[in-house]
Amino acid sequence: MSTPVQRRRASISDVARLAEVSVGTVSNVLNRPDRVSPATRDRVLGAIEDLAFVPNGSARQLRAGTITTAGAIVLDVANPFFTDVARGIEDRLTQDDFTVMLASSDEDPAREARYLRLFEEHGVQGVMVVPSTSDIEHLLTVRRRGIAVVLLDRPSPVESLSSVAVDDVAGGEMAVQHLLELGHERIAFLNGPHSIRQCADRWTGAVRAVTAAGLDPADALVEVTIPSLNADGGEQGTRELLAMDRVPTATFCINDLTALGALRTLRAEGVSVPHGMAVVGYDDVSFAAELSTPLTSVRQPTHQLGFRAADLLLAPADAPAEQITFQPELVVRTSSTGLDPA
Amino acid sequence: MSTPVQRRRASISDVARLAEVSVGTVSNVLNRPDRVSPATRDRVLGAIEDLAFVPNGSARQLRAGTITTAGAIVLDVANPFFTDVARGIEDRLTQDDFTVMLASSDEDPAREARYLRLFEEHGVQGVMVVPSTSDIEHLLTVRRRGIAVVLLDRPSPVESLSSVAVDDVAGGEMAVQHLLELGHERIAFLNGPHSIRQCADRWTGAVRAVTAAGLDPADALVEVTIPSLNADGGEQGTRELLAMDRVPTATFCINDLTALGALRTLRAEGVSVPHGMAVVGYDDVSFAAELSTPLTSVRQPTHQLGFRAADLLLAPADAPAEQITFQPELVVRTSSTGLDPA
DNA sequence: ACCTCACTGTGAATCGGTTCATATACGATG
DNA sequence: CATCGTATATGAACCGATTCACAGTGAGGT
Repeated sequence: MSTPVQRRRASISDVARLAEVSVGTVSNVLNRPDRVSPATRDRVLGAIEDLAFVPNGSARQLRAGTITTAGAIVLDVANPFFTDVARGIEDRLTQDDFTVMLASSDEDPAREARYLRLFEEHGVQGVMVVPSTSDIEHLLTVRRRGIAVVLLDRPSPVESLSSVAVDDVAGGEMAVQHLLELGHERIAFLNGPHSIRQCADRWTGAVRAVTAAGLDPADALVEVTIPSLNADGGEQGTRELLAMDRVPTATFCINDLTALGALRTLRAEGVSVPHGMAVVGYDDVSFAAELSTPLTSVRQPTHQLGFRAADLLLAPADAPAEQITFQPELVVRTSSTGLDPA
Repeated sequence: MSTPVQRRRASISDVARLAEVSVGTVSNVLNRPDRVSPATRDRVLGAIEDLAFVPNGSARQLRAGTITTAGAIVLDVANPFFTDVARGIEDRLTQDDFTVMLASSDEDPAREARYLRLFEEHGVQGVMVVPSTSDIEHLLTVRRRGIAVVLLDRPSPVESLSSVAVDDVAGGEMAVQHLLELGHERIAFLNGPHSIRQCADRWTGAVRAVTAAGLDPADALVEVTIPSLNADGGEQGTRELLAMDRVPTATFCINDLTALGALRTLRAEGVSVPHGMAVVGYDDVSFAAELSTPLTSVRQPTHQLGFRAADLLLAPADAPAEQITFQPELVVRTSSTGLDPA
């Protein structure tokens, strides 16, 4: 015998009928049990049990107007950086009995818009978004409709929007400065499109470091734009790099996944790291220290990032927007210095 | 000036009033534009624009009864194995214009139940679940209420439930058999609780391999139960292992994250891999090949797993349930053989 | 001039809950 | 014994969309 499937979900009035009470009473049992006499309550609970009744969230929400759910849109759920952030979000929201719907935009503005709309239609309390484009007008529109919006991993350009970010200019600067101090004079930057703010900012930081060292960015920095910010992107970028006339001696990667792809390719091509090519990543993901060549990387407070973002989302609607910026930290390992970190 | 926030979301009747038509007409513009004259349609669209109207999903869904959303509950979103699976799910659902809500249960049945209920209340079309306990009665209950349920990474014990899984007994067996062939006679297994099916099955496979080799499992296999299936769990388990009287010569880890923690700890304690301790992981995550000691691991078709699960979820409600099982594959690297995989 | 039919648009019923003004019963109080 | 307050239960209005039976309009056919 296969499991029988119910014809229709039981509704509150089915429960009321079975328990021989009014629908109002059933609703009271659900939401204010103390106002119902124990005898009636038990009868209603029995009926709920018998019918396997699950309240219809849409109906409840339609009447109540709001739900304890928030949405989060990140660029890529397969990137440990974003899942760590998501983890921070979840940890904070759980404290207030909120739940999170997680989605990834794949750096595609259309997908981002689609999820944003889905969340809005379902009446989420707020959304946390890592924007996939520099244009945030659509987010302001959502904000104006009364939905909390927190920019993730990207400072807000306007005061009215809350944001939680890490200083990416500083991060880019410290990474490149580190490579310059090691004597590199021609540094590649495997970067994503500048429409993604993090990419633009880290580039700015890189240029600043080079300029501060008295070098000409046009000569000392080689930007390679990769199609996707993951290991495959890193592989493609690295191949492009190795085919150049004047191959750089160091590579700064927009994130550790990209660096992973770079390391993989360099090894396949027989280029030693860091002597043939120094590599610096970004994010300091959990496995960065355990790679064949432990990876120098820029660490960001991922969990904090998500946690604080959720904090801001839960703030009262009339609280002023807040822009939080964390500072990154360079973690030096073998992939740049050649020294065993030990 | 801060961004003004609207008092109340515009509703379809606000639009109707402004456009001087009935609510039915507005609804038609939204859902069957061809039945409305161009002039009226434009007037309505103008009003929608002016009011920044976004239809209320709850109301729509309440009336329509169903939505194009599915839920997925995995053990841990921070584990690349599950995010790769999630990726497969998303890729399939996107084809049918479905969206996914992703949540992680943290191996906690209470959290799993909470998300399950949340999804159900919101009327998802179906859910894909990696169960955090061997008891799946609650999932059958959900199924009986007419919601599609697909077991993820775990074969269904009953015919009426669809499932997509990998043969974990075979996976456990091939991993341990590999270690036995290398001459190890005392093998540790850093495992999670047997209430998680994958853990129980891989254990069964391990025992089978040992028995087939003519050894006594009670002596040749040392099971260490770790508190969480991640790097921290691997670290704790490894420390426990190293403190034993007869320290095993090889360790089989329940997943690559755990193996990562094991490798980290072994290095910190000065134990060489594989000569002091051979290590085999499970999942073959993206970075397994790039670790300081490239990790021997059992590969699973992650993306396929998610993709097919989503496939089954989208199957017509009256289609028979289906149980799909994939075969795992051992990927041998340095962490067990000591040989450079080249 | 009359009948059909396609095309548009209307407005009320409906989905399943929550909420609140109102009704009833009953013990306590003066 | 009349009055009051408390505890409990009721049922109708409402949230915002979809849907459908029905009505009005005008072109085309006879």
